[in-house]
Amino acid sequence: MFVFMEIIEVNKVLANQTRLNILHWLKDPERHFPPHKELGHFDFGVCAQYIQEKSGMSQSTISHFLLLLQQADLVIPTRLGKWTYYQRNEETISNYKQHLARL
Amino acid sequence: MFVFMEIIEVNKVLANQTRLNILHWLKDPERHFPPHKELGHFDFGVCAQYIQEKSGMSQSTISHFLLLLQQADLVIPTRLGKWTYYQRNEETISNYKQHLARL
DNA sequence: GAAACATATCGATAATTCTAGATATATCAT
DNA sequence: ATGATATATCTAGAATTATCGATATGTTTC
Repeated sequence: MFVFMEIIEVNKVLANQTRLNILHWLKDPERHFPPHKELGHFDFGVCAQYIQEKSGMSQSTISHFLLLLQQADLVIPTRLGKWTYYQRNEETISNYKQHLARL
Repeated sequence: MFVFMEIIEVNKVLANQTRLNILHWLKDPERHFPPHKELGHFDFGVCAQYIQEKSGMSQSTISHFLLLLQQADLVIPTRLGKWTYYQRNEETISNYKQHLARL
């Protein structure tokens, strides 16, 4: 029954269109974002700015959304210089799916 | 991307502890509820009263929750006399899981 | 048809979530 | 140090959700 609490927490986070989109976009950065000028790769995911621009929402909102995703352990942030890159946490996502599968 | 809207709709409904519990309880009525005195079976699911009593929440709240579950197509209501029985809609639930699996 | 019962709907308040603008912080370049 | 840039945090109002009590509706029984 503890597992349920995790499901609820994730469901709350993923009950929002933009946050669900973000998680989806991060699955295939090459497809959804321009290349990182400095890094040249997406090994740490995508920088917050690109996510914000693609979403069309305000910077503060996206920063907040990324925090929510992070608190639910759905994404892993990596700070490099002034940029913060976000990548999916496949382990949590996979656990979530497995738990839901038993519903 | 339309599929996402369905996921969001279901996630909203299942971001609530009680509603998630209800769906879980309905998976195995024998385990979670006393037998129906009149019917003697759970072929149509479980009557709203039993669900309400088990949940510990008010009658109006549970009636409302059951409506939300119904609107998301997660349960199927059957009215028999003064009772309304609710059973899981396994098709929708299965679809939901499959869609999420692609996330 | 009146009483009893199960469920549904209405109305209202409290709590939470959504979202943005303003501001703060951290980092880089000059 | 200063200015520019990326991100984070604070504050706040609007919108939505959670939940209940009261009332209405539908059904059965007498």
